[in-house]
Amino acid sequence: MSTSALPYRPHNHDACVAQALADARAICQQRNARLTPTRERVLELIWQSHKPLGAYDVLAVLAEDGHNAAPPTVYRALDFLQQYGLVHRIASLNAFVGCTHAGKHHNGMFLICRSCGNVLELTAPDVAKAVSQAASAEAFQPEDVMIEIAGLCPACRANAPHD
Amino acid sequence: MSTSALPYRPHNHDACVAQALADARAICQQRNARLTPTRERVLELIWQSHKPLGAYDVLAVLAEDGHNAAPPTVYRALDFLQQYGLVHRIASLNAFVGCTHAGKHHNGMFLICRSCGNVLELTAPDVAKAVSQAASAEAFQPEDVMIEIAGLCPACRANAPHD
DNA sequence: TTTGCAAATGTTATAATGTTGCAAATTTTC
DNA sequence: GAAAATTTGCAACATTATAACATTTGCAAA
Repeated sequence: MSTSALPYRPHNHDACVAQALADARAICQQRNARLTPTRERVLELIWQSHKPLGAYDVLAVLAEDGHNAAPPTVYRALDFLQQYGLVHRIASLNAFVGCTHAGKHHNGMFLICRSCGNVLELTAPDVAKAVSQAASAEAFQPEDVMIEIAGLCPACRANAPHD
Repeated sequence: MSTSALPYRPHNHDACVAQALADARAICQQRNARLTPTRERVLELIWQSHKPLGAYDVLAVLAEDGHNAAPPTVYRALDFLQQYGLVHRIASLNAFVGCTHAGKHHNGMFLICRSCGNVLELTAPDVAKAVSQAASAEAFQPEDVMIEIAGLCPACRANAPHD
């Protein structure tokens, strides 16, 4: 299996979500973190979407669930999930995606299609290395690396080659 | 002169702002863009700060100027300045910095000190190349590359080495 | 088993950031 | 100088995020 994620290749979405949840449970158990029902539900929603989901999108679905949640509930769940590397925040979209390399406490690189909205998370060692070297050259100590690339995914490029 | 910007090395700040404004005027003239008083003032404020400045920070200073501006005034000016490569938006901070490589329509890489708040803009060809290759490998067509690295700058590292 | 504490959640309000839409003024072009 | 296009003013509103404080829950020590 490749390190790359979902949008481009077809896959069994339910199974993929179930797998992500199972991984999350394992990770939390191992690290003595409580994946409470709300947190798990938020993670599930984010995975089900597969496109970046805003905090208020999550909130809206929780409301449909009958869960009478307020913004802090969602933001707290998201903070927790980020802390344990289960979701990533896409700063350029103010939105969240499920992490496809959960439990590694890494910084991914995101390919964001401006047409279909899908996001692909990559681990690119060459990029990480180049970034780290560039920072070192300035005596800067990196802690959190955000790389977000907006553009066109292969599918959308094929559909609209002349954009 | 190095390609790197301001925070780390001492410099004559007034001269540096004046230079940025002069460059901006030249770039706009050359491209038939109108660097109106409001736009120029916003650019000046952003340069004077040298730390990322939020739209509402700009708005507050304009208010002190006696300029009775509303948010759209500032956002429009910022859009214009971004469009002509005169400022960059730092997505992870919701804030703006003066571009130190104005007029190139490039995507910089930003080193953001979480302690002092200073931002250093770099042009790192190796990083750009690695990113571009990683995207190509996924058949993704990049259009806008955002690289923001939070961490500790050399000065703050020296002051608090054990964070 | 209860008591005590820390973690998690609920609740209300509010702050911070960003946009839409339309009218008025200004600048450019013809 | 009139028409067209760009820029600005302005009011309202939309979206995203946090503060502050009360309450509940899970878990462990007495």
